[in-house]
Amino acid sequence: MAETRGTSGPDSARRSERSRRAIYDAALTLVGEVGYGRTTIEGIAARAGVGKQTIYRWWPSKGAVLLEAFLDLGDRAARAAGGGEAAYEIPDTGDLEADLKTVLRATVDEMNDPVYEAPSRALAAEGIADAELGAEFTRKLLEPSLRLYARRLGAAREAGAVRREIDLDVALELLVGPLAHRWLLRTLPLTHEYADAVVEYALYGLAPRP
Amino acid sequence: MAETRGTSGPDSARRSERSRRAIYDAALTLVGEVGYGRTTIEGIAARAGVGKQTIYRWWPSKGAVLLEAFLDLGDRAARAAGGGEAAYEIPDTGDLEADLKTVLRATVDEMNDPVYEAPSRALAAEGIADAELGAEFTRKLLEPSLRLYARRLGAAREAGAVRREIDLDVALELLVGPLAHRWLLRTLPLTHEYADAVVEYALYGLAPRP
Amino acid sequence: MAETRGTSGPDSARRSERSRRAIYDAALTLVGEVGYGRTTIEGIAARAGVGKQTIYRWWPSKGAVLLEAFLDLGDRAARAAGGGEAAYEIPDTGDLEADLKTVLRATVDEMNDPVYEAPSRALAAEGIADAELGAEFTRKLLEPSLRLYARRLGAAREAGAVRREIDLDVALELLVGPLAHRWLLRTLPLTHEYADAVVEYALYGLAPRP
Amino acid sequence: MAETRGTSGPDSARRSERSRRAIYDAALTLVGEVGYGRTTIEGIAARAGVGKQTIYRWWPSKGAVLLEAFLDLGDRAARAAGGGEAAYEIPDTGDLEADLKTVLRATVDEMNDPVYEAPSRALAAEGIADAELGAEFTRKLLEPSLRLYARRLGAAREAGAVRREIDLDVALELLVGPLAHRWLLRTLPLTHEYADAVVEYALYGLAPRP
DNA sequence: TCGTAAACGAGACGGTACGTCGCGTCTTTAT
DNA sequence: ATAAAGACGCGACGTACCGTCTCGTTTACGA
Repeated sequence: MAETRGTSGPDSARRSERSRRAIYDAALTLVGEVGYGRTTIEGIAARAGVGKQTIYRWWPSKGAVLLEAFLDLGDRAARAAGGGEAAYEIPDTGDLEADLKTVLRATVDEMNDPVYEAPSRALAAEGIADAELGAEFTRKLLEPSLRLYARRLGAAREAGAVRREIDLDVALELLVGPLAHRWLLRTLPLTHEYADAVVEYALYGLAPRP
Repeated sequence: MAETRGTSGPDSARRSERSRRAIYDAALTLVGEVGYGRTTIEGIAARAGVGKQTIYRWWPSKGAVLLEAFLDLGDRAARAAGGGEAAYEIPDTGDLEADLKTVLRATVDEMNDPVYEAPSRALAAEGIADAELGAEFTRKLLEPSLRLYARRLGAAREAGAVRREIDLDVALELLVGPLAHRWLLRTLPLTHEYADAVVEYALYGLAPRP
Repeated sequence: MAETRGTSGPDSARRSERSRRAIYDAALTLVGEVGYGRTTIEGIAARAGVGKQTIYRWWPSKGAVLLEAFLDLGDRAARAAGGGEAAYEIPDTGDLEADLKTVLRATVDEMNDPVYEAPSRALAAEGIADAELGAEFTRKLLEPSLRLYARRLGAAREAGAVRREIDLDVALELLVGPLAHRWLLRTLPLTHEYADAVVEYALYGLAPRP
Repeated sequence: MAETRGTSGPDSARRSERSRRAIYDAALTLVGEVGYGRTTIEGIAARAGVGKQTIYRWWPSKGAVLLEAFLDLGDRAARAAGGGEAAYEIPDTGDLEADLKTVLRATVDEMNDPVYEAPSRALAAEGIADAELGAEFTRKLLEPSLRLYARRLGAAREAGAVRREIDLDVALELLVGPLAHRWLLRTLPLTHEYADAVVEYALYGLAPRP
């Protein structure tokens, strides 16, 4: 009992799992093949062998479908990799600079991976224009990652590698902001060297003054 | 030298200046009124009192129209303000930190100005998704501004306020990257305090080691 | 037997009868109001309160729409008039000349009726230029009428009022050809007297030689 | 003096003959190649190497261009054939039936000639729909031919081969109406046998009663 | 012989309609 | 009740031509 009755939304208990999967697959495939702009809901439905209404019943927009498909993709990848639970965590070897370089280099690789590039650029673009979707994008995809940085930097602050008065939210953006800038705006190539330089410059700015 | 001969495009010498202006105005107005997504080429044409073909003849896409309209807006503003020439320059009072705070605070204000927000977010989003347009966006709008930072930082490096080995392209992204990040992804409010903090943290990272 | 299977055209079982009717009405009204040339598919759709695609889904051209609308008009008129079935038949009073004069005079009246004139001229013109449409026009509108003449002339031949060796297809065109000629090419006024003269001259040519 | 001054139309004395010819040629060629419906004024102008305005200056419509082009074609053909003047005349060997069969068989051949078919069908269709153009079509192309029939039939009436009271305008339509009918409406093949039958049936109807 | 006014080629322009695509809704039929 | 299928009203797309309107450039005439 005790469902949110009265809202008269569709009954998610009776939802077809096979359709959901087919829609995720079709959406990601199409975005990869023809790009986000030329991906259509009709196209996704046709490719998934699904009625249009089945998409409209469960998602409010094309962007929302893709966002969920993308999240699902990440989940599956994590489940496959992590075996189970802990999924992602920034390593803590005690050497903050080395740890951040490792992570940011991995981030650079992911950003340059053509498989992820098309859908994530599309989602970012859509999120920039559409505040609603952008909030969901940020909440579900971005913030979990950013919190990992905050945690690692917090640990470093405890350990004395970062000044006490540093605002961690600003600090982490000092690290990821430059990378995002280069990726989104394609100003210059996004390389490991760039990631290293960002870490070095930024960390020195955050370190305790002698 | 040679004109782009043989491409046999339309004859820009015979182009109607009045139509161009009307299209810029209509485009900006509509984006302001109904947003970029609901702005259509048909709508721009109608509002401008212009045939659709006159738009398609001179621009390849809605985004391109808006980009030019936006550039033109900037030009006109600059011409009105600067009286003539020098236009934009980052001040150099000798105090790098103060100068950068001034500029980044102004940038924050501009990013928060609802008049500029709609079209520039739309352009950024479009440029992220469409590499072609993105390149033009970067080249015409972004790079000129970024070069000003590079120049100011170069002067600071000469003056000994920045380490010799610092890569200026990385340094400037350490400053603007975090701002762009917050603006584009709406993670947290974009305030003067944030700009100040970014400048402080970053500059300390760039300063000569004692 | 077999339906046209595999062609995967639209499913006519799900066709909206109300749209069909509205389109017929709009088409006929518009042709009456502004003429065939200035009647557009867009106009028909707007007037009928229907999407353009609903027209393009079911008809290949403006002419085809009007032809069906016209046929439907005839059907409805026939159904209203005839009460049911027998509809049109050339009378057979035994006096061939009188019977033909009656029918041809009625035809003249119809041709001169401004209500029918606009659409039927338009259809004739379209059919002359477009062989495909012309065939349909002929098959659905013209031939049924012409067969009535053939039947009546056949009866007359049995009765000895027409020579045995006369080719009925030629004979009937001797009657209707001149009327059509005058109507289509507007050489001279199309009157009852003209119809009578045609019948007299032609019948004398077909009658048994003394 | 005494020009039609004040009408301020273009000065036909300064008209470019080479353009006129090029336009005729282009028009006829295009109608032959793509049909009348897909022939456009822009297309004619481009093909003729002529500005659009040069067409609009001298003709009111596409149909008018084609009509003149067609008349000119006839004129040139006649001039080439007739050597000079008399051009067309229905022969008068004293045998009306034979003479008419000769002429109508030639007419049948012309109607079946694919070179003439496209433009003349187009003109006929246009003339049927557009009364203005139709009148010009009839006056310039049709009536001259029909008058030849009237003359020949008049001679026959003088010679006693046609009844005195016969109306020649009706009589000639008894001959050409059936042919036009078959040609325009494509009811049945248009053959020499058909022409012969029409002549026989019709003439018997016109002949003096024994 | 030369100026000058026209006709001319070229094609940009404001429009209208085209035929197509995709949207989001709705209806029908079959699980 | 959900789902596949797809017709529907609608709005915008990008294109094709329309007929009008400049633009220089011939070109033929009349001074």
